[in-house]
Amino acid sequence: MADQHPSSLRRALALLDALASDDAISHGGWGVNRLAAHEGRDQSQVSRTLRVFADAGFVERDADTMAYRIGWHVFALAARAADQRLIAAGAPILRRLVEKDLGERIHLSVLQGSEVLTVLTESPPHAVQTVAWAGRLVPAHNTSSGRALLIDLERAEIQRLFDGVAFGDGGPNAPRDVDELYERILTARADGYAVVDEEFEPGLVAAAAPVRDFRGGVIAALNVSAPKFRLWTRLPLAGQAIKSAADVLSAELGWDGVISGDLATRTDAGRSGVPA
Amino acid sequence: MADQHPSSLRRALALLDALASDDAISHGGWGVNRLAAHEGRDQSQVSRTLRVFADAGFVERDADTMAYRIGWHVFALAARAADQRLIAAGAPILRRLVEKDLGERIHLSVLQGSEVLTVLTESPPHAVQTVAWAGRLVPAHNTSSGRALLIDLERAEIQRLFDGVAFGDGGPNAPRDVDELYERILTARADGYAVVDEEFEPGLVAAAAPVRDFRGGVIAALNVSAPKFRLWTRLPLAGQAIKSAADVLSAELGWDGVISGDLATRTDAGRSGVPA
DNA sequence: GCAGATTGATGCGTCAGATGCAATAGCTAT
DNA sequence: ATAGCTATTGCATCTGACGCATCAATCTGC
Repeated sequence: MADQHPSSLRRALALLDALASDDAISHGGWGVNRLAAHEGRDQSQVSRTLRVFADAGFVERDADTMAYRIGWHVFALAARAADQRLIAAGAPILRRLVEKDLGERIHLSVLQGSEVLTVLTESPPHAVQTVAWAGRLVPAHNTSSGRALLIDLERAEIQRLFDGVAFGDGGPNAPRDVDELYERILTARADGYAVVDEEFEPGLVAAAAPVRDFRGGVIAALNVSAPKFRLWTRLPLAGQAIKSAADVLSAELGWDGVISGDLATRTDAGRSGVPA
Repeated sequence: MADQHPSSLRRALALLDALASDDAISHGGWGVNRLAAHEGRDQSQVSRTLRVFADAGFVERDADTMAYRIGWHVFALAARAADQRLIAAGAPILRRLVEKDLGERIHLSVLQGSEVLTVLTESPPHAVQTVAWAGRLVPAHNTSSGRALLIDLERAEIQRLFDGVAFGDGGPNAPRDVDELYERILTARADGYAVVDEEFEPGLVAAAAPVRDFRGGVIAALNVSAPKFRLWTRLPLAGQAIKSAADVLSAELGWDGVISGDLATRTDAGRSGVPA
């Protein structure tokens, strides 16, 4: 029962999302008309809303094409959005992993609802075309990162988190329901790292381990993913490497190695305000 | 200037700014009341507005303290738009450098493996033979751009990156091995900009400085290169000019000047165990 | 234990302001 | 010149943002 008023604010924020879509970015930004069409709104209102955004620096306008794009203010906020320590401490660890240990693409991600947001990526030098994963959302149920981020949750919490989420798509081995997902989470919990084998995409395997902060809660996940033919045989080894790297990162964030029990249990809070 | 509508959207955005203030961040976020007081608004409306922001992921709420802080969604927007903005914000800066400051050819480049890819070029009007550098790859070890792009890396990382790369070709002063390269990177790190003197090509000198995004990592390099007879004497000055221009560009990408996320007060709240 | 203070959420009447239509104006192509 | 595209703006309508008041839930101090 979350859905409340459309709320003009909500509609305005949707414009920002639209400007950050692949399509908009690859076109060098979108004009008022295109945005209005995309959002199903009237040009006039989009024009006025964007002017407010522009005055505030949240969007900027290309002088030539009149196209709007994300502005400096969003970047300034972003610098203060994330736990900057996570980013700062994570970057060198990613590099070390890709260079010394694994030679495959490494990601650092956080949980966003029932999805996983990639925050930092590091690719091997010889990587061909680097798909920009940073800022992308992928499902949590069929990715190793997601599995690692959910590693502390109990069945009921998983159930609640994935309530209304379709498990359909993904690779051939993706979990079909919450039960299967929870079973695999238990496996990950036992191993200390999560592994997926063609769950997200055919031919793709990956391993991930949770990163904890000083309170012991999981705040991020470190993961490696690569084509099955290249990584499959050494995937357990890669899992161990990812796990130790994640532990190092956790230690840098002040984790003392003890999961303080009661933590990581609250969910909710974001949706319906107050549990009735 | 046109009208100055208060505009509920404007007021809402001000809340985000308030949450991004040093004070709010050092307190691990702000509660509804505090925010309302800070903005001079009614608690009720702040509460409602923040719920919309929270539903959209633009802010997150600490489950324990009920404090709001900027959410990962903002980070995602910035991450997806970063490349676009690098080009958009970079172009005028290149132009300004050529026209007002240096009068020599300016490049903006990114790292691609152990090579440097030029993505943007601006030449002075009097440039005779304009080689189309955009899209070209040059080695990273004997160019100022490369040096700037590698400025954060440690020796071991350099070693690994250049494993199997021949250092042979280039100008007379090119580094012969990783040790020499790292030595010069250290110099660049101390100065804040990199300088090469006939390393890439005989008779060619250049200076470059790193460009960082909102995550603090180096994502590009700004550089100037010219014949030695024309630039050599003012190369340190050019280096400084390049460095300040690069810092301006970094600022437009949200860089707040902190490399090692050592924010004044430890962000106490960290992340909540599980965002809803 | 209770009372007072402080927190955030919500019901409701009011009116600011977001909305949609239509008109305007600038631009490019034909 | 027209046609087709663009974005902005005037204006009447009515949504939804607003502030006040209330209420629940923690925290305080005693």
